[in-house]
Amino acid sequence: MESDDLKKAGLKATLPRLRILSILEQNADRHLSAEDVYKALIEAGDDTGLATVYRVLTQFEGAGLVIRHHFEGGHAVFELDSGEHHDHIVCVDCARVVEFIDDTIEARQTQIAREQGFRITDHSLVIYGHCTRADCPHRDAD
Amino acid sequence: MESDDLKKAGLKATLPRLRILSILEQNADRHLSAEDVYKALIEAGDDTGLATVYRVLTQFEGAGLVIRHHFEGGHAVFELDSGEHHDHIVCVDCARVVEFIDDTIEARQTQIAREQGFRITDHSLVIYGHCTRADCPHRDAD
DNA sequence: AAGGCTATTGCAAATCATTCTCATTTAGAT
DNA sequence: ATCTAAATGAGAATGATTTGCAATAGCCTT
Repeated sequence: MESDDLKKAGLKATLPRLRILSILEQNADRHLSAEDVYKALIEAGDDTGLATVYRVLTQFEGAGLVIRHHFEGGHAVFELDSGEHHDHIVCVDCARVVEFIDDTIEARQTQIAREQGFRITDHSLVIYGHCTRADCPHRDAD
Repeated sequence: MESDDLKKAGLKATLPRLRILSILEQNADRHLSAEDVYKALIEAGDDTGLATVYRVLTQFEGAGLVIRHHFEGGHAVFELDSGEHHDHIVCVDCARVVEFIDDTIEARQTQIAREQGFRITDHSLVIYGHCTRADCPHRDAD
């Protein structure tokens, strides 16, 4: 039971929150939109409202449980915050996401920010490309 | 008169397009949202519709004149396409933008994408931080 | 275990950013 | 000056997200 995780984050362990957390855990290998989470809830037989999904995801973000990303496409996606910072490679065809960390890049960023007179608070690096998985519905053309 | 720029890009040199292009040029040091451009037009005394601003910006993007970015915040921002690729440092207080290119980072990205089996098509690196300009309305706390 | 107080939820209406429809206007060719 | 297709303006439509409010469910106290 992960209700302790919620308590620790300062949130009441309500049913919708537990279920949404569970869905995020089951899909740790991808990024879900609020709509995705909502559909997963419906499929699982829960009649949680879409508004609640948005509210809970926003609370989770505030509590540091999830991270919200604004990739291309007009809607935000969420992932559990594993605690370790990482960057992303997103397949433009199947939306699959690969996470990576590169110390060289991290170091250069810090350096560049300093050179430009910025006190860095955050950064976001997303590489877009075509993945090579057999089940990826990519068109062979570019 | 920059109507030639538009013609070259395959677009009719209409008044709204010329004016929007002009606004983008005057604000080359920042990224403007469609709303920002619209407000600038209104202030300049032009009664161009917001829908036209969106249409024109999208056309400019298609013609390679501007680049659309999806930074945090739920709305797209635009900048003139200088031709050379670059990454960004954005001040979270005043929204001023500094552009930079770092060959080390570029090279690592290409390498990482290859290692992960991706054919890279694009990438986006944004560093967020507090700038140190005197006219930046930052709160001293973090 | 029961009661109550407050945070949370569900639903619908509201908002925001962006796109679309369509009647009217305009750039550019004749 | 005229014509025609493309472009524009205003507002309706759309999709994502937020908010208002009454009903409900955690959690604390008894």
